[in-house]
Amino acid sequence: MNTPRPTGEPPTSDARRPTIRTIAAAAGVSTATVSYVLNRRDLSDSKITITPATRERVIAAAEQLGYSPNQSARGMSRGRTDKICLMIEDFESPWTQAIVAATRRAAESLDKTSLLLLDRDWYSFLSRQGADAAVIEGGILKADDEPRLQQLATRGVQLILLHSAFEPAGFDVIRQNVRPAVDQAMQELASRHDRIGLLRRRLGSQALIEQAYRECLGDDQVNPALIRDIDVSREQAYWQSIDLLSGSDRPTAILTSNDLSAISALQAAHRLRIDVPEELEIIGFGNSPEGQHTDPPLSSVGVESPANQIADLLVHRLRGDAEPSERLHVRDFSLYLRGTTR
Amino acid sequence: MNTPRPTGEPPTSDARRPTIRTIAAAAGVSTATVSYVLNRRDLSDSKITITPATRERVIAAAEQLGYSPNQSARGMSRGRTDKICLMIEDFESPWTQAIVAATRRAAESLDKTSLLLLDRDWYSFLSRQGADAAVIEGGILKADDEPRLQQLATRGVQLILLHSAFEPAGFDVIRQNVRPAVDQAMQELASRHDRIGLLRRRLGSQALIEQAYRECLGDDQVNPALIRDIDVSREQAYWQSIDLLSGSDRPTAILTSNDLSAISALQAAHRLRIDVPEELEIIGFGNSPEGQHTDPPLSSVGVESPANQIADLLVHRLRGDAEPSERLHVRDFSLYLRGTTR
DNA sequence: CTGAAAGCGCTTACAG
DNA sequence: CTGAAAGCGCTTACAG
Repeated sequence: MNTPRPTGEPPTSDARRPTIRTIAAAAGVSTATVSYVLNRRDLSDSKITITPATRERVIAAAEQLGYSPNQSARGMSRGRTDKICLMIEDFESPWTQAIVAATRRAAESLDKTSLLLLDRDWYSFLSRQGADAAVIEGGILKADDEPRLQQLATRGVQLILLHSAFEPAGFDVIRQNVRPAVDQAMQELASRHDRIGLLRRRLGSQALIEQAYRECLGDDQVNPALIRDIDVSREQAYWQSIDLLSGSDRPTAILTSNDLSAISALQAAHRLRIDVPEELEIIGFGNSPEGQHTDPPLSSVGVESPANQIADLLVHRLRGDAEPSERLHVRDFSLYLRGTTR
Repeated sequence: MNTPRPTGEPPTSDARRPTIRTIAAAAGVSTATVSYVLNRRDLSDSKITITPATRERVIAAAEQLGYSPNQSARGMSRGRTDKICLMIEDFESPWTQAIVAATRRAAESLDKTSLLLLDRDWYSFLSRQGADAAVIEGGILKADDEPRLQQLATRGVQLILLHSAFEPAGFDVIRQNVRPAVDQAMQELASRHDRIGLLRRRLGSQALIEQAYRECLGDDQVNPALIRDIDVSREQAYWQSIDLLSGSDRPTAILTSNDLSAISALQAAHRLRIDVPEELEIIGFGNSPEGQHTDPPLSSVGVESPANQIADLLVHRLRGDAEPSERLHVRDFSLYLRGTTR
């Protein structure tokens, strides 16, 4: 027996949602026939033949009763959830926007639904609710998560990680080769400037910026007064920039951990009437679309279109293509010099 | 029979994910006992008693095998999905960020998972995949969606709509009473200015801004040269503002359809060395957090904390409280005068 | 104190 | 050409 719900529960006392059985009864056929018709299996599988009249009746009944299949039940018998899930750390970054768009595109072309997990417990979600595939941003993973990832992979979840350290193990890893381009950016600035500011964030790959900064200058040459910590918010970065640029011994160049803060720095410079790039050069990180439309356009370290690769990979993996047999995908970052550098 | 998957499918050939039966076998008990222990039913329901030793054995087995319950199966027998879903139109708006945060908070306190739907087919998702509750932003609804909403509501999905027109019908509607405050903003500007610019967006409640603008001025007084269309992107709004503010007959005040574009307008003014508020007053819409940290802080029409109400309502509805028996929730917008007005 | 069994709503191999 | 039946992995009333 089932129907009795635990007391105090939300009234899932549905106005009896129609099931495949309701449809079968209404159309005067078996549930198998309904399933075949609704999944078009009679059209694709020559072993199954349904008369057009029966088809019609089933379709009409389904329509009339407002039937839609219960995906939980479907998933259970097919072993597939038709969900693609995205797990990211920072909702605001343009990087993220691109990944969201790519995931959605891929899902649509595969006729699956795409979701963004809001809470942070990606493992619990994937192992309980399930998904056909998941794209996971490195920031939310910890070093000891690898067994969990492997487990999900062996259980059939197609996993794409954006991560700098994990090795592929049944899942794909997209690794960004960031350092050479950041080093190049830093050398570019160091060749012309003594006082180089740093807007620093210590999250994920953004931490590499600080490393490059320190290594290029040499640890003893690093002036803490030129370093500011930033977080997700634009305002915070703006005020940090105002602060950094207000002193008489202000930096004449700034390297930042992301484009968002670079844009804030640019706005701060405008506000303080500091000419960019003549009195201040700025290099961001991420090569985001928004940075290409600032005034002047932002110089930045990044890649051209970060997300297409993800979309393509998703589609291949979910179609079961053998194609990219390699599971590790390294992408080299480049330095894009635009208007905020000379 | 089940196991055979359709050919060409992703290898859901899981490394045999452990089921409740695996655990039962390992612990030498029945599946019922496993279910009771794992759901703590033996602790809450006095009719069910399990010996501590049995408990231990079950828990140990579950842990050791890395068991996690299949939510599809769970949902099917319990008639609950433990998912709260958010469906929004515009990812970038600060409004949205607040709603996301509120939904996540509510879900956490209810021990449910919270998701954001990326594709736009909310109805298909809710009727197929199911959810215990959904928050739907008005922008994605069409006028003829009402029967769908009712249907979902009668099937037990707790629905919270942010919408200006729908009447509650088994679901909650949060309605924003926007016009009085926008009218007030417009009168404020009109009392001091002849040339008032409009950054216009025609989406959802943002369209009300233009209505207020036109009605206050009178249709014959509207100068199309002072109106610019904006979209989601900050850059676009920035360039539109530069354009609007560059002529010699530029406006001396601007009303905008959202805070994002107001901030862009402010940046454009900085760039063009136009003093705000002395040479240009700006009023935004949304009263977003970011606007309160600009330089000077943005005057805006909106509400204090848009999202708490949503979170509270979600919690009440999902706990089955009778409490807010009223299904229509009207919130009055206010005009917040800050630094971008005199 | 514990287990066998029915049921949630689907899919599909197989037998008519 | 169509249907009865098993199975997906859970939950739970009920009988021991």
